[in-house]
Amino acid sequence: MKKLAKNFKALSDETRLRIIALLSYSELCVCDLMAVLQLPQSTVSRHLAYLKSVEMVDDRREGVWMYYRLMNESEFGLGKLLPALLEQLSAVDKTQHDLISLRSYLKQRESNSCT
Amino acid sequence: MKKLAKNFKALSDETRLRIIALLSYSELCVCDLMAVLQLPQSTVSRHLAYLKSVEMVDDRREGVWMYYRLMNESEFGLGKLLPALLEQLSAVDKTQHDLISLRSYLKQRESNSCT
DNA sequence: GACTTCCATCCGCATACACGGATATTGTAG
DNA sequence: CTACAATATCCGTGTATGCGGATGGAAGTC
Repeated sequence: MKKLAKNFKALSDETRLRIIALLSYSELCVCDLMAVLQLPQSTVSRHLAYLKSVEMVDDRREGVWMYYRLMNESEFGLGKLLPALLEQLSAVDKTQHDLISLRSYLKQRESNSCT
Repeated sequence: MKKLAKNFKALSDETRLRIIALLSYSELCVCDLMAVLQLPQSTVSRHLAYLKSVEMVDDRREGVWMYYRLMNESEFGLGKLLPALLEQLSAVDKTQHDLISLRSYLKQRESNSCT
């Protein structure tokens, strides 16, 4: 029960919800999220660590970059809640706005580097 | 999005999760919950106020008693998440234990008063 | 009105956690 | 080994919130 409460606490922060929505679109590294969310690196990194601790995201190192991805439904910390969560998230304006920023950012990234 | 985060915060507390599980079984008044959860009145009342503020429960006065009930899925603060939430809750030992306490308490209450 | 019961709210205290700059770590390139 | 980029973690600070005793309000009984 405590674990269940902690899992919900992970969803009780707006920044983390935004991160989840973005990761549901694509695997991303920290600097990607910094750029789209317009937040300092320590903030993004901390939230990602929290989400990883409750098994909602997983990471993978590729050189200097750490790529984060959303767990799939069977692994996800809150199991069957994931689809309903993503549905609720997608109904929010801010989510749509973030996704637009993400797509435009990814297009630009194709030519330039992360820096 | 902020509202969504606040709704999840309502679920990020163990006591509130226990209350939700109990209310999914039956409408209850504050003194019922105090007895089953073994918690002081101010604590129970405060959590109920929180759950009401995010439209997860509703109340109804009957004389001196305030009866609380769980919102149904269409009204519930997190909408379609409710069934999945109750399913996850019912899988927890503590929930089952609380429900047993509740049933035995309700049986006793049939003869005695709330006090 | 006086008294009781049930409940909501107030209060001070303690803890959790979000923030973001600063520092440490890890990996790559030269 | 040095230098740099990407990331993780440390740190002090401020705010949110849980706690539970104490107080006050609402409804019933006499």
